[in-house]
Formats: sequence, C-alpha cells, structure tokens
Amino acid sequence: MKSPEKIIVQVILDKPLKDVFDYIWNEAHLRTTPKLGMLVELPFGSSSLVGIVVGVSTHSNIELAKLKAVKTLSPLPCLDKKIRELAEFASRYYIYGLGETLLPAIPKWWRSPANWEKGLGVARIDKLNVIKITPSHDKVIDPEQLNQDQVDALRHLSDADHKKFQTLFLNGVTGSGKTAVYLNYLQQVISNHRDAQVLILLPEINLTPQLERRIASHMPNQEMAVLHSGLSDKQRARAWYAATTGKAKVILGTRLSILTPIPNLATIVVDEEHDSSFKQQEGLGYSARDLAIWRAKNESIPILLCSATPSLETWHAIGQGRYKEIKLSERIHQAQMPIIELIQTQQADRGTVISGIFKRTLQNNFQEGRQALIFVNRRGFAPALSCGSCDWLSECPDCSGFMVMHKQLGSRRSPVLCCHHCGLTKSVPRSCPKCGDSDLLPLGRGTQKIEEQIREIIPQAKVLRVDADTARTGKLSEALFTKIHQGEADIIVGTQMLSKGHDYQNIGLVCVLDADARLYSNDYRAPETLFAQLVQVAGRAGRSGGEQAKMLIETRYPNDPVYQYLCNYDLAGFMKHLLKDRQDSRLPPYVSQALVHAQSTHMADSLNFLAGAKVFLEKKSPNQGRLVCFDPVPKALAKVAGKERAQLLIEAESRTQLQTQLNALDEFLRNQSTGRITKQGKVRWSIERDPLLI
DNA sequence: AGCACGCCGACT
DNA sequence: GTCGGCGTGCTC
Repeated sequence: MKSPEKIIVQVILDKPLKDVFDYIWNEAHLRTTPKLGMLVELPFGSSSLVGIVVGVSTHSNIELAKLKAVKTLSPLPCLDKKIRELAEFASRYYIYGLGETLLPAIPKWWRSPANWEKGLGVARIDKLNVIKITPSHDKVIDPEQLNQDQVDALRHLSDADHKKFQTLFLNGVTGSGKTAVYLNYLQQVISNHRDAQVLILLPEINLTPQLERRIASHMPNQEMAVLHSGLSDKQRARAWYAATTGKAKVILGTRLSILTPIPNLATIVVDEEHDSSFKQQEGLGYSARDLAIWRAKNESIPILLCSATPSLETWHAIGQGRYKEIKLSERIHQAQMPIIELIQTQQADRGTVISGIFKRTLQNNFQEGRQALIFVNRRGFAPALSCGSCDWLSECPDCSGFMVMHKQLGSRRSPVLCCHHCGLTKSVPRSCPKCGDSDLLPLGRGTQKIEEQIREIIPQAKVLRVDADTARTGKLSEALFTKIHQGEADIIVGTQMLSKGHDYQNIGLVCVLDADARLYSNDYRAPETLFAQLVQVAGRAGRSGGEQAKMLIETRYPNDPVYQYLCNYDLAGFMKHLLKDRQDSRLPPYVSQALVHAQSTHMADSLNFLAGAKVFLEKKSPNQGRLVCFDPVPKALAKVAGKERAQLLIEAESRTQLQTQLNALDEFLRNQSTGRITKQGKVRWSIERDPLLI
C-alpha cells in the first residue's frame, strides 16, 4: 500500500550558499497548499530563518529523514511572477544568489515572523494612511500652464502605446521643466488606466522630499509610497505593502525600489538617468537603471529616462534607434545658462589661496546682492597633513589613502584626522611622528578650508557649508536648503551635493574650484561625469532671470575637450567625441566588462587567487574566443581597512559570451569556497558586472 | 554568513 | 582546575 506522497517545497534563503533548500510542506499544519512566491518561516541549523518558496515537488534529492518542515507562513501576498522573473534575471546577470537578491528586497520588518502573527500586522498596517498628503506652496503646474515645448513633449509621451515596451528619453537642460512634463504624463497614465501604478526612480534620498511635495500637490488624490534607505523599518514596510497590494498609485524611490512588487505597474520614470548612484557598488552590484529597462521590457510597458546629460549608453542607444528621444528645446533656456569662464591655474598656486579673480568676482556679486555657489570636490578641511621639514604625510595605517584633516567647527574640540575609506579618526599629532618637527601644514583645500577663507575675504557675507558633514541626515540637509531658499546665505560652499535637484532663486555666480581633480585618473568615465556635474552646476545659476549669471571654472587644462564643449553647451558634440574615444579605446558600450574582486590579508594571496581565475577562464576558452582576460592587478586603492585588494578585468564583445564564462567561473570559484571566502588563503571574492571603475 | 563543535593558553 | 581563543565544517 502506497502512502500519500509528501509535498516538498524548494526554498531560497538570504545566505551565500547553494540556491535552493528542500523542506517538507505539512498541509494539515499550514492549512493551505504551497504557492510560488510565498514568504515562509523555516528551521535552519540551530536557528530559524525566512525564505521564499520557488518550487513545489514530490521528490527531493535529500533523504526524507533529513528534511525539516516549513514552520509558518506570512500573511503577505505571494511575490508575483513578474518580480520573481526580475530577481531571477538580476541574480543570473549580476552573478549573485537568488535568495540574496530577492529577500533583501523585502523590508526587514516583513522578514520578521514576529510581525506576522495572525495577520495582525497586515490589518494594523492596512488601516494606516500610506502617506499624509502635505501639499507644498509650490505652484501646481497644470497642463495649460506648460510652454509649447513641454506640451509637445507631453504629446509625444501620450502618443506612446501603453501596452508596449518602448524606451523613451526625455532630453532637457536643467530647469527646462522635465519634471512638470513627466508628472503630467504620469497623471494621464493613472487617470486613463484603472488601477494603474507608476514607479519613479531617483538617484538619491536628498531628492525625494522635494519631489514628494510636488507630487502631493500635483496629484492630491493619489496614494503615494516613498521607498528609500533613510526610512524607519516600519515606514518602509508600510510603503512597500502599499505598493505590493496595489494601493499606492505612485511609487517614488531610490534604486532599491526597482525590486518592489508592483502588480499593476503601467510605466517607469528614471530621473537623472545618467547618475552613478543607480549602480550599487556592494553586494548585488546592480544598476537600477538597467534593471528598470529590463523590467519594462518584461512587463511590456513604456519606460521614460530623463536627463540633461544622458549617459553615453543612452546616447549610443538613441543613435542606434533603440531609444526614442524627446527633446525639450534648449533655445529659451540657453539664454539663462551662465556664461562660462575658464581660469587656468598653475601647479604652483594650487591648494594655496583663492585666486585674485575669484575674490574680485565674489565681492562684486555680493555687492550686487546675489548669491554665490562655490563647489569643491573635496570634503573636510584639507586632503592631507604634511610635515614642513621631512616627507611625512598623514597616511592611514589601515588603508593606502591619506587621512583628511577635519576642523570641528562649532565645537571647541581640536581638529582630527579622518580616513574617508575606513572611517578611522585620530587626533592631529602636535609634531611630526617621523622627525619631530612641529611645523605641520595642511595640504590642499577641502570645503572647510574654503569656507574659512571666504569668511576672511568677505566678512560681512553669510557663509553656509553643505557637504556630507553638515548635511549628514535628511533633516539636517532639508534645514540647510530651507535656509538657502529663504536667502539666509550669501555664499554657499559645498560638494556635488549642492548641484542636485534643488532650485535656487538668486544665484549670480558659480565658482568651481579644482574642477579637474579627478579628470586624469583611472576612471575612464571621469570626463563624462565632470561634464554632467558642470552642466548641472551651471543650471543652478540665474534661474530667476535678471542679468546673466557667470560661472568661473578653475582648471589646469582649459583646452581639454570637456571644457571646450561645455563652454558652448554642446552636448551632442561632446557625446560624439566621447563615443569616438570609447570606440577607439575598446571601452563600453563597445565592449562588455566584468571585474573579479579579491581581498585578503596579503596581496600575494589576492593576486594568486585571481591568477587561478584567469587560468580557468583561459582553459575554458583556449583560443580565447572573443574574451579578453587581463592580468590581475592591485587596486588603485590597494589597501582598505587592513585588507589587501586586487582585481581582474575581463572583457568580451558580446554580453552573452561574457555571461556564460562568468557563470562558469562563479561555479568554479564557489567549489573552492565556503560562502564567498576561499578555503585556502581566506580570500574574499566577488564578481562585478558592468563595473563603473576599472 | 552564522553558529556549533573542538582542541590549546592565562585566569577567578 | 575552567573560561575562551578562533580554526574548520555544516546548514534542507
């Protein structure tokens, strides 16, 4: 007599282990049949974990006696097919465990079975409002108030087939009203399609409160869910639940929200599409921009990318006809863009003072009663501390970078040395640790030093500093920007943080100090990034009309194409130049790249490990196919937090070729590791697809 | 990744 | 005598 067959479920876990684990499904106990995408609680080793059901079967390769049973189920709706497909793709493409991809995409609060009990969590959360609508005093922009360009752009968008995948690119200079265009578009989508939900991706948390308010006043009757890492567990859980259940019609978030289940997703907008924050650098090294396009394709919906300075990938795709460009004419606004002046600096005056021309222009601007922005690429007081009589420099003991000097303004405490890579903080030595000389000098200029100098030059001016130190939290930064908007600052000193998304009213002058600090580095994207930053910064000036604003850029290389194209605001010319350059030097988008990262206590172990990876790849494709495998090298910043780091660059003409090779390499490396650490030598490794830095 | 089991140094 | 170091091995 055959006993009734046991139901076995395959479950994924947030562990760097093999993909699926088998469990027994006790239907009598769980009181329902297993369904794909269910979130369940499981016994695992000596502890308890949550997992997601990804398969149902009656057989297991593991002995039945060894299998444990699913403990409880969550009251959440199952993760739908679309989101599972997206996670499967991301996991495969970015060479990362499926469980490690999908589970962290669910808010922590929901991954705690303590919150599941009797579904009370859901009931309670369901009663809460998703977002309190707090309309701003910004003027609501009705379609009638759009200018002709915007109306035309909106018409192009409305004409798109909403049941078909299509990538659209909205090209418009800063302040040309891109946001008004896409908000009107989204409103149309929501009102024309019952239950439709829309997703807006933004690069950074700083930008969400502004847009949040704007949406609230623009679409006051729609429920909105905001998702980013700055929220509390509960807020995040609530927003995610509202998106998953279809309750929220507008989902606004940073990159992590691309993995949110949205059952009636009708369209996606990626704002500031070129921004590198869409690429996650750690763990699952995904690009939310790229995943958004894949998701749109998989769900057969249109996607809209927006930027004044598109990524080269986007520009390339437009050229090939893969994306459709919608242009907001630059003509009207070009008149408002500041006149750019390049100030050449000599090696000798760098890092010492604010030069005469900057001083005079700042003073004039102040007397005219207009605000000025000063951009510095470096936070802190000085990039390093040096000894006046020997060659000592403030190197970090655990990293191969320098410790940056920070003055603790506003407090009586003495200055500190701080490593921006590992966070180590020390007090400034009284005398040189090497030769004992007491003549220690700060080297170069950071935001704090500039702030200090400006206060000396124009003592009457109200100076405000905006950087990672003064705008540490969302609240702090909002307070700073409120101050700026209320005119409580004459001169604003800050890092890139200043340039994003904020509307300033009365900027007459923009100064960029040491613009090319990163231009001649190992970052082949530096020219593109710099161009985008400078256009962005330029767009902050002269918005209220009035006399044309000025932008002064301090550079050692005024003849570099970046500046030459920038002075004419010639985006198309610059993009063409860059594409030619990338084609000539065999760089993306003309080749596909991957990096194998390795870190361990000794550089030799890291390099040896990578050499093994290289041998494997070359054996796999003996005639080297169209795969190019470079030599393992120590990283530019070779030591971080006491770990010696190295990397191996792999290139291929075709993405699919690279994909199969990387999957094979991953399997090979996993077989000699526990988790992601090798058994011999204890090398921690990872594979990164489409790296930004090589 | 956690977490247990397991075999060698300075402490109530 | 024991508390505890972290080396290696497993998790359905």
